[in-house]
Amino acid sequence: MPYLKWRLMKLTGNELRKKFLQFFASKDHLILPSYPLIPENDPSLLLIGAGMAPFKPFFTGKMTPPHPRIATSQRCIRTGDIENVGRTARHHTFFEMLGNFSFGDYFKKEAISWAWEFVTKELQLPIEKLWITIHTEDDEAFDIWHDIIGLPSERIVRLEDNFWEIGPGPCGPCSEIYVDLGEQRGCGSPECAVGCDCDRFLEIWNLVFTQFNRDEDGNYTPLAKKNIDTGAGLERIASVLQNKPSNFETDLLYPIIEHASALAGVPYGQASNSDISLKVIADHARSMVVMIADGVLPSNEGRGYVLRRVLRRAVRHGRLLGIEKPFLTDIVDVVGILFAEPYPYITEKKAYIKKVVALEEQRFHTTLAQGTDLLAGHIQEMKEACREVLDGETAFQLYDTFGFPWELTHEILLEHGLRLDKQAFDQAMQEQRARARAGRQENEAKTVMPDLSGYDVSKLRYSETADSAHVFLLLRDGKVTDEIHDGEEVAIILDVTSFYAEGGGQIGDSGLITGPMGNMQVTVTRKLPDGTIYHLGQVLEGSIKTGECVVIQPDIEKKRDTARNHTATHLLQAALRKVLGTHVNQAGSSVDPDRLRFDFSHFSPAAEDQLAEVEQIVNQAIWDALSVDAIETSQEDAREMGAMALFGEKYGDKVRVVAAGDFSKELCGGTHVKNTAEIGLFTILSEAGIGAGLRRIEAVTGRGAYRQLKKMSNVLTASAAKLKTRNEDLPEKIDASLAREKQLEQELAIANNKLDKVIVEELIAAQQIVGEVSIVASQATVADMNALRSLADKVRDRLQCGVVILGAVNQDKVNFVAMATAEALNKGIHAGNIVKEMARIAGGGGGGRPDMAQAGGREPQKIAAAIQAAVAVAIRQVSS
RNA sequence: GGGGGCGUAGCUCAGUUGGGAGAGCGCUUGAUUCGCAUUUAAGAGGUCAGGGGUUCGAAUCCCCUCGUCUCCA
Repeated sequence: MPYLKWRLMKLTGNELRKKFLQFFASKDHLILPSYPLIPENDPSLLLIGAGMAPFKPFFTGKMTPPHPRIATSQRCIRTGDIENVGRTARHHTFFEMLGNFSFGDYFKKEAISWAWEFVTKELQLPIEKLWITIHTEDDEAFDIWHDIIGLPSERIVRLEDNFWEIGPGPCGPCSEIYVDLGEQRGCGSPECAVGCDCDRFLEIWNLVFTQFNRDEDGNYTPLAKKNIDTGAGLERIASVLQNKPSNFETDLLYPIIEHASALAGVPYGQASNSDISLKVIADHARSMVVMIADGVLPSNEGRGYVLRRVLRRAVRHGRLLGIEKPFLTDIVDVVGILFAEPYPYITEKKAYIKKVVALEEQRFHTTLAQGTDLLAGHIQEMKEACREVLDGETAFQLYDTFGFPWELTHEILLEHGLRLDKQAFDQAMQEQRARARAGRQENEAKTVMPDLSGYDVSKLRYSETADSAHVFLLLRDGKVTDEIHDGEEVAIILDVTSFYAEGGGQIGDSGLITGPMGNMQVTVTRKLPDGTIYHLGQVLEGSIKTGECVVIQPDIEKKRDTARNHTATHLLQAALRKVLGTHVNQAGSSVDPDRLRFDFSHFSPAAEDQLAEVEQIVNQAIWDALSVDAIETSQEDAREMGAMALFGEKYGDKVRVVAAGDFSKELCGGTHVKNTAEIGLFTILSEAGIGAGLRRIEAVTGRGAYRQLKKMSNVLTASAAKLKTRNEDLPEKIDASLAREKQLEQELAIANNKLDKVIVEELIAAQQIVGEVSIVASQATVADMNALRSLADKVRDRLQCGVVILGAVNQDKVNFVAMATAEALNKGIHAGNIVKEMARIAGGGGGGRPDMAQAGGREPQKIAAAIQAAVAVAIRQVSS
């Protein structure tokens, strides 16, 4: 039954997305694919959370956009309101944001007109149901809505909140379009109006007019180039068009609910609690699938933790619905079908996604089982102690340390008629948050990046073959200067440079820049988000001035070693995929002159023979002397060639494909050798796990590999020399040596045993009897504490009722042991007190049980006195 | 980035102001049996994650590193 009594044009989510992009394409917008969720070049962001996020450098002017008008449907993750998901009609952790953007091009008039045209003409939403909000002081926007669009002023609401800013930077007022979904969706309050928190007025479109720059002191200055940033939630608009009470009933999500509902045997619409769970599963399923497809793996930190939390919440809500066994992998299939059109790469990666999901779901079940056991223990204790409330600290420990959801703790307690101290639990949680925040503030060290706004950097370039250049800009302490002098730490920007900048996991070049009046040592080469390369280092001699012609000399040996390692990294990835499987995906890499490091997704340690095979394949590719070529081409052609890209699609009209023969093809901007033969040799140093489903391989090439092998062969030769054998006979020699060692040990044990028997006889013979207790006390000559103890053991076993007290000098120290038979204990003997007295005399300490105690001291010369005193103590014990 | 837990035999784990490294399963050998399962006896298997410190003495206490689980950001 339709929810609204309007005539609507029915559009599927996919049709809506397409219609939006087509509409803005007709308004001269460049249509770009959604960026991957993992932000490139923006470490301040965990995940893309808004349509404009990938365009930040365009908005700030740090980078020039490929076209002044762009439109996208951007996939986004937000978990700030995760608790609301499923409880409202519109909260999601995953959603798609439709957006049209202007970078210093069109402004309010066009943005408003086109939004209105799209909503009313293309989507044919009824005008009488639409409401507009603007910022209180934005008369310009009011005039456009009122005079040009022709809306009556009572439908244009001024709101103080309609201002968009996040700290210092570009900001400005915004204007929103709301749909009135009717009173039945409202809160019923007489004050209910646009801006109310309830579900009656649904915001479907937000236009941000970035027209100011906010500085550190809070001053607002108008921007020379004004921007437009639009955010229109795909799911929300779909819910209106499809006449559904919430986003969850749209075709973008409902199939997942249907599936989960069938799986659990719980119909949708039956009860609000089970509906919430079904909605949570639907939402979280989309999040986890897209995150994994974009290269996120479950982990205990960062974006991996976001994924883990979402996935585990889905499992938990499955359990609430009564699904006890793993079910998420099946859900992946459903999500895959839903996303087949907009995100075909998800279909390609489906097997991989399912594997990741299955492993994590399994892991969570283990965590739950562990927590259940622990809680059962606590409940047992509580019942025995007749307590009814589980203290918050324990509940928090279950949650914090063992990852057991507190809601489950609560439920299980209820089943036993017990309660949870939720207040104390929340308090502990607050403290944990405060600790984390406090720890965070300490390291907000910002890296100083040169600010080049106002300079035309479009002609600066990188050229591998450049050997001289002109100084474009000099910076000292982040400030532009004309001249730099010896000893100063500076940044230098050249019109052309052959220094490769740090990026794509490859370390930047270092080297020398020499001018007519001085020179500088470049230690680090980096680049700005717009690609401008800058060199950091110290002036060694004289001075360098802006505009001077300088000779540029990167360290060539270092450059070549780095190139060897980088090309080898590509070969390694190709080899790993051959040996371990195509689920191997790059998860990060680091290349410098000394070694290469490659992180990749894989679910178990690579076996030794697999590593050997990988090493062999890489070396074969080196011996095959494959030519390495870099080809600039389009995104589509690169895909067709089968080039490996990091995650999902990337924007860019031109990409660089680095190919080593037919063996490896990868998108890469780094430096490489011309022919794989230059790499010389490749050796894996180590393979290790660096997190759930993530492995790391470290390897060396060329000179590094030679050094490594030489080092190992030296170790081998030295070892063989020590054992007086040849290298190749070393294993047999060691086996023989170990066998002989074992045999000697056994023989020694037998001999000692025999010797002990004699000593035991002598000691027994010398026993003195006090009352009915035999006292055996003597100095002994033994190798160590263990031998002394074992000797005492044998003496005690020969006594019916007695105590044995032994002392032995061991290097510069003295050891004591005292043992008593069970009968002797009854007569008052206490070994612990005996050794304490001995230790006191010998300058040490000791203790133990009444039947066995040991002690030691630093004064071996007092051994005789100590034993004498011990006997005295034993006699007193027997007599008292 | 900040907290907490864990790391002991091939596996699952126990180990008490710091005082003798253990259990179950698995493994090897013998006995039982026509043979197997079973039962039973014996045995092998440990740098107590690694390093440093305190102590006469550290699996145990303290510090650092690594691995792993978990919460917060």
